[in-house]
Amino acid sequence: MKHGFEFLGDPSDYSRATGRGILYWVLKSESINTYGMSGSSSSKQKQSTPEAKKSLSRNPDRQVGRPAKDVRSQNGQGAMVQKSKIVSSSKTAPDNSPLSSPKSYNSSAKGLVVKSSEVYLKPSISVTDESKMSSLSVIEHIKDEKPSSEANGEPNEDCDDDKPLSARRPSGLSKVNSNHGKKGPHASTSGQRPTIPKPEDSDDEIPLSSKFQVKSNAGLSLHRPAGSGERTPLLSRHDQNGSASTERKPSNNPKKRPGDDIKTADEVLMKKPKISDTSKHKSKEASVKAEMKEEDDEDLVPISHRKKKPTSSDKKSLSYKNMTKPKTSISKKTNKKQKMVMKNSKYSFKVPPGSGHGEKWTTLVHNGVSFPPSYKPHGVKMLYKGKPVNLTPEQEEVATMYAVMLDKDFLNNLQFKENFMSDWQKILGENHIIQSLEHCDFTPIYEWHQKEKEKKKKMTTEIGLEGDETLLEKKALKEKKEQQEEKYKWAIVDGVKERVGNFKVEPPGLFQGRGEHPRMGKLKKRIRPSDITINIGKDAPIPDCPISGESWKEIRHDNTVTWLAYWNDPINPKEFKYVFLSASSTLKGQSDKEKYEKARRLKNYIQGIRAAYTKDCTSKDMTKRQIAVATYLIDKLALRAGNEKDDDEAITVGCCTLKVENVEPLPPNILKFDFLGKDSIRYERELEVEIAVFKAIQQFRSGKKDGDDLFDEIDTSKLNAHLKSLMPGLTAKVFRTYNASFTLDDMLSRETKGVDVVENIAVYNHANKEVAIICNHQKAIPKSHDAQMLRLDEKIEELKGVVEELQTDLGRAKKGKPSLKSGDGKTTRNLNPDALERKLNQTTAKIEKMEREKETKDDLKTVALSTSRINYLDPRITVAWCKRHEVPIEKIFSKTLLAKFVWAMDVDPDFRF
DNA sequence: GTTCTGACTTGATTTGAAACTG
DNA sequence: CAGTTTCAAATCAAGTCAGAAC
Repeated sequence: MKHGFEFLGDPSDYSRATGRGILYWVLKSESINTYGMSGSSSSKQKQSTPEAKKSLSRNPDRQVGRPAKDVRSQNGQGAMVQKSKIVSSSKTAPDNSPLSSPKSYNSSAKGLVVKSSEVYLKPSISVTDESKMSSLSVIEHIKDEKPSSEANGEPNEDCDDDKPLSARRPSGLSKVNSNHGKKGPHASTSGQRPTIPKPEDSDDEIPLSSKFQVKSNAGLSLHRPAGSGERTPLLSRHDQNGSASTERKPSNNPKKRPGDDIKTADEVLMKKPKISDTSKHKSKEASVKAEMKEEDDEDLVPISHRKKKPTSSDKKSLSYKNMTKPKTSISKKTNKKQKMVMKNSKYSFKVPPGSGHGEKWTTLVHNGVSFPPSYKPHGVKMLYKGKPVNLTPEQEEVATMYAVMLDKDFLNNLQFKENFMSDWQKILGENHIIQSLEHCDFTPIYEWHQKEKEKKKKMTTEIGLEGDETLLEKKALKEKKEQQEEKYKWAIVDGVKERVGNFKVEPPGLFQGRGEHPRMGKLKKRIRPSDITINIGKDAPIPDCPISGESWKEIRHDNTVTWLAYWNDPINPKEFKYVFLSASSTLKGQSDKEKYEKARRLKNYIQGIRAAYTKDCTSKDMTKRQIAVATYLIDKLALRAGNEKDDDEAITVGCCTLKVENVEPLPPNILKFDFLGKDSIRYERELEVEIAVFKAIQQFRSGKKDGDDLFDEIDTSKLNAHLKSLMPGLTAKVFRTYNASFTLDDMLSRETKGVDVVENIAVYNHANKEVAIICNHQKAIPKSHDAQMLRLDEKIEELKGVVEELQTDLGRAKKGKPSLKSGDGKTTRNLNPDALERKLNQTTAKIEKMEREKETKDDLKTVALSTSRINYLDPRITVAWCKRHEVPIEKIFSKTLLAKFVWAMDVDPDFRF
């Protein structure tokens, strides 16, 4: 039996043709084993509600939870292929650490084996191009063995497990995808599409990604829900003015931390400041007091240094141990070779943030938060029943929030209007003239707002034209604002100056929410100092309250958490809004690194885990069976865990909260998924799964209604508790990180052939795209997408015309005749044949380049690469690959990402995930 | 065992400015 | 070089998950 996927449809073709893309791939797996499933499901249902929930899933149209966005289409692609392999034999030793032996890694991956029944993988990759999809079927069965390596933690590369999910994906994955299209109604589609030939081989080997992959263009299409095409715009988050500036003056200007400034890639790459040893880390600046003064800024240890992760021992010492005052020396770079360090060091895992225990810092100094400017009444009167109405500044402020959104269509949403009116009336008072939104005419305010916008725009453009004075004034204004904010941008953590992430308090506005949120339209009231709790070092000066006459709600000195301040969410008082350090901070960097290390550790266990859940899919114990199937879906489809949600949130689901109506079994072994996931992003795919899984799903559905929970016996805490029994620290989300990073590493290693940087970058982006598809990271189609495509077409046509002309001229030139069109002024005049030929080649190459560009653009119109790059792909994979192939790292990482990933810059070029 | 709280990560969209183009 | 286009950064919503409280 082999497994393969079959592509049911070519998304790309389809999508191009229709505009929406959908794909269907199916995996075919031949060998699936069937287990018998037993039983029926029982069910307990969770409380869910029936109806409401139901709806979501069902209609595609509805999908949309989002208000309006469009649908994204795409998606799809998905082909997943993979294969699974099984390894039989394999189990093999785990051994090697990836670091050390990359090679082995590769090789191993491919190998497969077969266990008798199980299967194999095959190495062959056939993926051809990108598109290839892979198919996989997979089953990997895993050996029964237990993970051997676990203990060590070293990854074993050999196993299939190593393979990226995609690759592995057993059977599962085949995907199909669909969607593409835009949102709505159209989009969907379920139908099948013609089959596409699958690539020859399926790639079984391919990583998950491959599974999902889309074909070239085909990507998946994702749709967005919303039926309509439009998305609703978010509400305005704030007023325009709003940006925050504080009125205060800046007090100190700290210098930036080294890290913050971004270095050039070269610098980053090259200089490795090696971490030296741990000690270095420790060294923090002594200056504890940290004055925020500038002084040191730089001094503060270079970021890079800091970031490095201490070895385990270091960490310990560091963190938990010395809480004493930091002393720091600034060691400038120590140079040791970091490499060495990295290599040798095992990663230690420190207490993960959030874990509750563990101190996160010893000294913490910061200046609090920056508040948005107070509201400045404009005096423009709205109309009520055609007559101007006088409003107090408070009332006018809220009216303006609404008026500004007049051009957004979610003002057509009943829920939004009801919520808005209800909150506004509280401010208007009971006997106010305004009693109904229907009679309100906000147009005057809207128009005033538009004019203000214009004015602002003009001003900025006029700057250049105006005299120096104006220019200076504006610049000065901008600088002043920046200066005012400057003090809030930095914190000194254990003597090191670190950037603060969101130091601005969120301005008041109307809550929009994503999808069909029950609270949309509610007023997000202005946050005042008395709402805010500050967390700061015991010895640090308490920040002045920026608003005179007011004071902070509370001051805490809790070093077991990383937040600098928080306030209760005005929309849902049970929740909080936190101010944290920025992603480039040492604290966040460490935690990020730990996240990836945990995912890497999963490599050593994955084989055993897969074997276990494969086996448990036929368990007689319903709970066990549900956990097994859920784990399968999380592993193979990269689904999120799926926590329970409150009634006052948009209805979305994850794995554990899938409803019966969200998963439709299509015999013999295809599962059609259709649900709204996080952010009300629709997940719509058809995937071939192992027979045992298919049967289990059928059982879980039996006797239930559409809105009932598919997995009625489990929830995320039970699932995670089980996962933890398989590997320390393992939770559902680790699978996403693992599969994403594994896929990237695998695809890069297999597909990088180019010599030239441009080609290599294309390979990287392709791998990145596959990951995005696996994770279902979508984006709205850019408004100007069609126009962009059109423009490209025009340019291509124009160039084609040029080519024809050149060919004609060339023919004539060879015969010694003059060019035909010289009169036209275009191009070529009478050039000699060689020159013409050269020009012809150049133009042809240009056309090809534009066509590729167009294809890529269309292909990525609904796929968001950034999310995975920021959150799921181990930056060390990217950095190491860049080093190996001489691709400048800044071609892949933006300035901010370079800062965020400083800790990964000195990775050894041989690093493998 | 379940629910609640709290803290932190993940995510799409919006904003704003740099880069590009005619 | 002005208008546009593109891309990164900012924004803030929405998840995950641990641990405390029932």
